[in-house]
Amino acid sequence: MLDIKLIREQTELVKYALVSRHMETGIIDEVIALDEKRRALILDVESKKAERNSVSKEIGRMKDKAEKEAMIASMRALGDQIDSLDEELKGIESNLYFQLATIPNIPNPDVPVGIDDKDNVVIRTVGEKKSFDFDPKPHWDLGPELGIIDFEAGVKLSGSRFYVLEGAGARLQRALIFWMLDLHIRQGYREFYPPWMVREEVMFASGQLPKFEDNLYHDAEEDFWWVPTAEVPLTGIMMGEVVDEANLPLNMTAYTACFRREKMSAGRDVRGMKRGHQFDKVEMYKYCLPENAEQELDSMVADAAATCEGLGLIYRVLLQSTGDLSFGSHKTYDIEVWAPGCQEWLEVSSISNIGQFQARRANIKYRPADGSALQFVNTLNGSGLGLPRTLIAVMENYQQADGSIVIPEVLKPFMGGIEVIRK
RNA sequence: GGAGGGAUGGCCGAGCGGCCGAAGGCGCCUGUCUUGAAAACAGGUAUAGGGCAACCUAUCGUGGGUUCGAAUCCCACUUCCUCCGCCA
Repeated sequence: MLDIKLIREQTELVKYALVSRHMETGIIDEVIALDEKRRALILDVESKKAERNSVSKEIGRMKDKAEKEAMIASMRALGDQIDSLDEELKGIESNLYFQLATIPNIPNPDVPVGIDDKDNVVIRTVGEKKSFDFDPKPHWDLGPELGIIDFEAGVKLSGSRFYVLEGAGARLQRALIFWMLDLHIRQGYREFYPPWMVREEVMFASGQLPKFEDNLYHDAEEDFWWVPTAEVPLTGIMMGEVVDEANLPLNMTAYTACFRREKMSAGRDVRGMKRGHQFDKVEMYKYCLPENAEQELDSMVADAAATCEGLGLIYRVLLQSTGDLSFGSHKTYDIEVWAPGCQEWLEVSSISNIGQFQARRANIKYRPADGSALQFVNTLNGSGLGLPRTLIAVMENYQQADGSIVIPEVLKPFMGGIEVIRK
């Protein structure tokens, strides 16, 4: 959520941000008009309240019965006016709030202006694509042949975009989760195990609602929302809190399943396990001072990159263009790993500096060490990494001519002696 | 699922429908004293919104209601605790 004062005082900047995201700017004018109306009403209703308060105090001290009755009557009338003004004000404020909640974050000036993900800029590519003396298979062939992925069973159980991992495949995914969490702990993150279902206000705080309801699963009976990413509970965990500056940055990591309806991506990536309705992810999250956010972003990118490197995967880092930048993001890097079987770069991590956008929605502040006024913290989040795609990359990169898969060195301690997955 | 009891500032904890943004204590900050510290003493110490400002408004778990006026009375909800039942 943007600061209404920013919109008021730097209108052109905010409008330009929307233009760079290919959005209409009319909402900005609407919001400003609402804000003006709101402030005029506040002026009016608050002066009436001040009068009522002071007269009410007098009434308490009055002796003369008749005079008292007259005062009470006139205050009753004033109270009615206040009620109707208050109601009008409330309507305007909730309208204003709702409009503000649908305005996306302002991109960092570094962010390249573009139409979509094709305009993302490759910052660097690390590693050489492995050469194979045979045709590397895609995971949707490899997995079933080895008996470690069962796509039919997924469909039988739950429909399309579901799959079952079994045997060494299930174990390999678990090994990845264990190893990644351990790595992030060594990188200075604190591990969390949050709920996977949250209240509506938590979804709102992280920016998933009200705009992206279509992509979320919701239990109507209990009014729970299933998390589409651990970013949601990790934002919610600090909702309404004030942190001492000395305790920043707060670095968190969490493993959760993620649930997404993928309505907006209908028909995309239907083959294999690139895009399921349920997938596992290890997430990294930071709360930090505004002045450190850029540097924390770089360090989180390095932490995610180290995850790829530890697994021996070829990866590239991209800077998202304004056309691809998510709703709440100020600046986002993607990390993609090369999958030789399906012959594509797979996005395994998206690392974003959200600025104060989420903190404002979630009301998360810090108390500056010098005792000055409370400020909103900045938040950052990044995958470290998304599991199915990392699993795909490992399978496809470590496959051998006979269809077996070698276990990457760092995962061996978690595989119970398995060094190669064979039929 | 049933019964009962709570929710007040950074923390603990008072609070009669008006003099309560809220006693008192702790903590923290500033000052006096001290070579320095501690102690003692004095003062200060919530958040947000509006206003150029003086200042005003709102907030005592959340949302409604009663009233000229609500931390205080009424209703609903959330949440915590205790007990009973059920259960992985």
